[in-house]
Amino acid sequence: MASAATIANSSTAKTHMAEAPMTEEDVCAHVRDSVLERRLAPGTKLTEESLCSIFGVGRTTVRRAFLLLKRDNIVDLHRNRGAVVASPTPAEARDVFESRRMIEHALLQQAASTIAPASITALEDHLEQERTALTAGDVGRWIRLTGDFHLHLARLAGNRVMLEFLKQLVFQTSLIVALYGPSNNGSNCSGGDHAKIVAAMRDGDLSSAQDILDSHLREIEAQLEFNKPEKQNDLVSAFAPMRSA
Amino acid sequence: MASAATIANSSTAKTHMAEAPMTEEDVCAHVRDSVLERRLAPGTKLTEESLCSIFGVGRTTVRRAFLLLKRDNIVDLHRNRGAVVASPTPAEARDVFESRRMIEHALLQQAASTIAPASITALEDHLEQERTALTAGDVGRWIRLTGDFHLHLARLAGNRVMLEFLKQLVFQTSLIVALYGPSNNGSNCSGGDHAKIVAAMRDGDLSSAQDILDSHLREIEAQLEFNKPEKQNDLVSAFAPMRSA
DNA sequence: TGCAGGCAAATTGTCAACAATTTATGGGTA
DNA sequence: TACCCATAAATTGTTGACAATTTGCCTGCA
Repeated sequence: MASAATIANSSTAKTHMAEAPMTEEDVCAHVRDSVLERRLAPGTKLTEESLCSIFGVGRTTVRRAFLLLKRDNIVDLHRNRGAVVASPTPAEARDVFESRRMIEHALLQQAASTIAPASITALEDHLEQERTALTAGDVGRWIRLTGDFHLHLARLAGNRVMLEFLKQLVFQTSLIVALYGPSNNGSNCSGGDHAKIVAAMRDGDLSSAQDILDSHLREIEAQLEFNKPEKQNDLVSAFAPMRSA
Repeated sequence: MASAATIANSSTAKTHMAEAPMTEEDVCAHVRDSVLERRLAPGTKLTEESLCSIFGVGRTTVRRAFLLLKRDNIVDLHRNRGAVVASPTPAEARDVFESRRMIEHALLQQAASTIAPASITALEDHLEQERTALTAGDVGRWIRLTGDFHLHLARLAGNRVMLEFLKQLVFQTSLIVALYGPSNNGSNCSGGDHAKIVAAMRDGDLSSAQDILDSHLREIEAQLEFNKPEKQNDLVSAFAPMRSA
């Protein structure tokens, strides 16, 4: 145990740098990112000691992070039993996808009313990045980008509150797909749908964009199989390839 | 200081009862309720010592509660400066109301698809409770009920995730109205609108219900005045008339 | 072998003392 | 009076030790 491979400040080995200590938000961000890129599987036990040594922070910080992650349904906390990466139930999965359809439908409408040509260009750039990551075989990055696409759409609506809500749902979706997603392939957010949505938005065809987004989400949900075994991950390797917040 | 008037277990003075200690969720619930009923004004400083003695818990618990309340935008935390009841900016207020329109619009549609006669009856019961509280002059209870009405509607949609989101927005709304609401009267959620919504739902007229709900929220938002002084509350009295969670 | 009981190790929960920072107070001077 | 600076008080942040609980392991017995 206690592999002192701290991720924090891994580059500034022992210089005179200020060594800004990680906060609970930083730990949360790392865990969230690991969940998003499927390096942390649902059901994985997260001990305080592990995260302390991995991130080089005290128990207090890890403890606070757990509290916040629980609030976001990313971990489950059981008294005297510690933290476990959450395993959404099929019922919760249904609610998450239904919520995403409602929220993204509404956000698309809002975005369409004030969209600028530059925003369309930015979306097309994002599509290009998705393709690049996919052809390069960087699965983790590709998974992250497909999630970010939906957040990009949401940002166009200019509503911070809704954006935060959708963020939570994207993380939940990652857990759900990790649990119940099709194991044969890794493609659940097919790039084609994303491109079609951007095209519809560029043409000013809101209802088409909404329809495509809706069926896009329904399709992913339909591919879920609610009878699969769980996995377990190694913590250190799961957190290792992390970029700074 | 340190008025040892603990709210927790106020009835079981010193009996042999188990004296279940309050958890951070309990403290959160109390603060949220106080915000909801306008006994805690935005800008009020919440010191750890105060809440410790009021609720009879240790600093650890209060600290955890602060963290969760910050996550919900109910308090602001500044390092070394403690917790303050949040004061949403006009921009945030705009986002909150826009979010409520989006979310409640979608939830109403969802609810309409599977609504049962019994649910309508329950809604009408709620309307009656609102009227009773209003005529009885129990303003705190009435304010809470007007908020609960919207949550009742949301519950009909059967989506826990969206219900939680709306809960957060209702609390935010309470802060916003406390800050910028019309000071001349106390009526911002006029009972008439609520009754009209229920009537439309009973008649199976979804779009009417949606329209009324939409304009209902727009009306409240339009009444906001974004140039008012803040208030400050006494903590003990603010938390005193609390019912158990 | 299979299982119940109990001991030991590991993990989590709690608390109090101490450190760091901010806020309040009280002269002293222009 | 108004302002500034130094000191004191109050509040928040952190750490470590200790308590409570769970978990794994090992023995003993049927």
